[in-house]
Parts: sequence; structure tokens; C-alpha cells
Amino acid sequence: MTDGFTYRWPRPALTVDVALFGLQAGQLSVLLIRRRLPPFEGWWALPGGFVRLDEGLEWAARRELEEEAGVRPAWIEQIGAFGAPGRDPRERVVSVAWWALLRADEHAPVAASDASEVRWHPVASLPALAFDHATMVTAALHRLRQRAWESAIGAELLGEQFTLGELQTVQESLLGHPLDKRNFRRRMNESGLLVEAGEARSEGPGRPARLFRLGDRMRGAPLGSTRENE
Amino acid sequence: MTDGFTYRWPRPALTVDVALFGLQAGQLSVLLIRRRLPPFEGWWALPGGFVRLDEGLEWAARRELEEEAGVRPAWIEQIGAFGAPGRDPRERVVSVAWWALLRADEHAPVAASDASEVRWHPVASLPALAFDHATMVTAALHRLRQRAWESAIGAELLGEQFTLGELQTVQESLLGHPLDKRNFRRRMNESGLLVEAGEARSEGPGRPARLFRLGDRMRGAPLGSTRENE
DNA sequence: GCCATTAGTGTAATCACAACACGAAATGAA
DNA sequence: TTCATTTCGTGTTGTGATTACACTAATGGC
Repeated sequence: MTDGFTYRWPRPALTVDVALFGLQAGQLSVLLIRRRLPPFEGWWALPGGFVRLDEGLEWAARRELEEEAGVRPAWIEQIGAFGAPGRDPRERVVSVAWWALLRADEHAPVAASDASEVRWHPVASLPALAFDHATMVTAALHRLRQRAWESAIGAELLGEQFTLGELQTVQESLLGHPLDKRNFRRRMNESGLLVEAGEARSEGPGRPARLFRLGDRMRGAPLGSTRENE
Repeated sequence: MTDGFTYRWPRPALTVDVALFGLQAGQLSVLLIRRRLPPFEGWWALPGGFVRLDEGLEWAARRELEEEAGVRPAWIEQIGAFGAPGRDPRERVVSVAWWALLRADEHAPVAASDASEVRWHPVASLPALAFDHATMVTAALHRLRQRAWESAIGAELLGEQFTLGELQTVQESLLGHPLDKRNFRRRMNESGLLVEAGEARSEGPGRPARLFRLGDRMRGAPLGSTRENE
């Protein structure tokens, strides 16, 4: 952004790191990989890696998820850049952190490339993490809960169609606390985010539940009732 | 974040760009510099520049403000990373964007280094901007207004001590719409962010106003009443 | 001392959110 | 077929927060 020479200076390395969330047995969990190489050899870390010259940041994040764990998130959003000098002991590395959601029906992640192991860890009991990844997870969780509170983002964890009961259960898992059934359903109805889609009954007994899907272009949109600042 | 060789790959350049806001004659304005060199020669742009190997991101942002305009912001916060390939026609450049506030009593900015001119532009009427800086300004404004709504950030634009009337005026300028006097004062009182600090009368006639200052470590903290998600 | 100017204060109406219990529709077993 | 079980689906009331709104208090200038 200065003259034609400036951009030949030595430059920091640029990486992306992704906090990928999913539900494992109803537990909100983060996908971690165990590092096979130094630094932090043997430690758990977020999947991530270097940004290539020709790819966008979000693309880089998606590619790393695919390469390192073989998964494609249903939702991904940037958290911000983490660039404290010394956060990587090797050299100066600035990392753009992301958070993402993986649908439950996606196939399980598999270890690949730089990882000796890939595993879901419940957010309630995380191990020590490499680099500043603990900070990133904290920030990611914060954003996730904010989104879950204000926008039914949990729908991204379900299939194309889902019942209100399913959606509520997912949202509760994301938020980490129970929701009132009637209030939840009212909010969803009034939000205008959902549209009906037939009828069905999933598990054995009980009255069949109506099916819904996300309305067009409603990904992550705020509920109608949420306070905004003009 | 992979093996010892990976970080020798060619890497994107890394810059910071800052949307610095201030009040000019009561108008919320952004500081822009006119570029003296290609690309976008002669266009208005946000101050910014390359990140050095040994400095943190926030430091880089502050340094560029000082170098290019000779100012030190009272508040600065990250917006996020902008890294679409092609956003800089020269080569791949990823930029970490920031927004900042400059106190009214700071001395006026001066043109330096890469800029042929430095000027405040009211946000209501911005010129076309270089690169993707228009997007950054939009995002910055959004965050600024959010903060102003939920946290009396306007106090950063005033001196150490200020009256509630002054604070309200500033907040109104930031938000872009008027606030109710009594409701504003109640919120401030209940927030617990402010503490008294003597007594004074500023301009000519009228009842003297009480002076306040920000309570310890209350920078940008949310008002007590603001809804949060647990 | 009177007028102009700015600071400071309380209450009523409205709205959003939280709490809460039962009837409806299906399944499966007796 | 009847009954027990299970899950789905629905409305109202109370409470706390936000909004709207008008006058008195204290000073400076004439």
C-alpha cells in the first residue's frame, strides 16, 4: 500500500486455523488434531495451515479442513487475525482464525498429513492446546453462541429438512443451556426464517412432527425480533 | 503449521489498514489519504501499510497512523482480515483492517510519506476509495455504531473529564441519530462506567455541569443493562 | 433583578421476554 | 379395540426494560 519496492520486504508467514464445531452424542465438541511434528509435537491443535498465493482466505480454511480431516463444513465465518510476535516459536506467523460447523450426517473425520490423530473434544473439557489456539477457541465459542442466540444457526447442523424439536435440541446444545419450548417455537415462527415442507414422523411413537427448512437466503440471518442498531 | 519446509513457500504480503474516525464540526468523519503512487494513484484510501516482521498487528496499525498522518488514536480495535485474491492489482496482499477513534483535542493530521494529501471526509459523503477500502469502511462503521450503542465508546473522543451533555452529543454523532436526554443519563448512571470528578462550567451562560470520567478499566466495556448471552 | 441558556430530574405507557400446563396425534402392547 | 406411552403443538400472564415526554434549578449577561 506504499511504493513499488515496499512489498519486497521480508514478510510474516500467513496461516489459517479453524475451530470446527460439531455435536457428538449431544455434546458440543471441537475438532482437534494431534501434531506429529515440532513445534508442539504431540500437542492438540486446531486444523490449519499456510495460505497459498492464489486462494482466498476462506478457501484456504476450507482446504485445510478437507486436507487435514477430510470434512466440508456447512458454515464457516471469520473470527479475526491473530498475530502476536512469538505466537509461533519458529518465526513470525500471522494466522486468520475461523469458526465452522459440521453437519452431523457428515462422515467422521480421518487423520491425514501432518496429524497423527484427529478427534472431537467436548468443549467442556479441552486439553492444553498448541500456539494460541486456546484463545482462538474461546473467541470462536463466543461467536458461535452469539450467532446461536440471535439466528438459529443450529439449522446448519441438520439436514435439509428438520423438525422444530430437532432444531431446539441442537440450539440448546450450542448454547449450553435449555430453552423454553413454547417461547422457542414462537420465536422461530415469528422470525420468518423457516418454511414448511411436508410432514413426517421420525422416531417410533409420538405425534408426527411437521418438517421445516431454511427459507431462501436465510443462512445465519438474525431473527426478526433481535435488536439492531439502525 | 506443518513441517519445517512449508513455511518457505511464497507467501502473501501482509498489510494493515485503519479506518480512523473523528468528529469534524460535529460530523462523523474518516481520515483518508490521497495516494501519490500507483496503483490507484490519486485515489483516496485508508492509511495503512506493510506489517514488519517484529511488530504486532495492532502496533503496525498504530505505527502507520503515526507515519502517514502523525496521529495517535485513543482507541483501536480489529475488524478482520480481508484477503480476496485480486484486491491488490500488484500481487497477493492480505490486509488486517482496524477501526480507531481520534480525540478531538489531538492536533490535526498532516500529510506525510506516501500521501499527497490527508483529509477528513464526512462518512455521509465519501469519495470512491482505492482497493476494497469502501468495504472496510462499511464494516468499520458497523462496528463503531455497535460499540457506541452498547458501550459509551464516545468517551474516548473527549478529554479525561467531560460532562454528560458532551458525552451525549458525541454519542449522537457516532450513532447518527439523536438520543433522549433523560433516558441517556439514566443509562449512564446505571451503567456504573462513570465516576464523578469535581464541578465546572464550560461555555458562558447556563447552569454548571458536573464532570465525570471513565471508571478504572472501563474502556469499551458494555453498559450494565445490555443483554448478553450468558 | 430579569432574561437567556444549559443542567438536571420522574412517571406513565408500551413492548419484549420469561414462566408455565395441558390437549392432540401417533405407536405398541394387552 | 382399548389403553398406556410418547412426542408434538399451542396461549396467557407477569415482569422487567425501553420509550416518550415537560418542567425546575443554577448560572451569566444585560
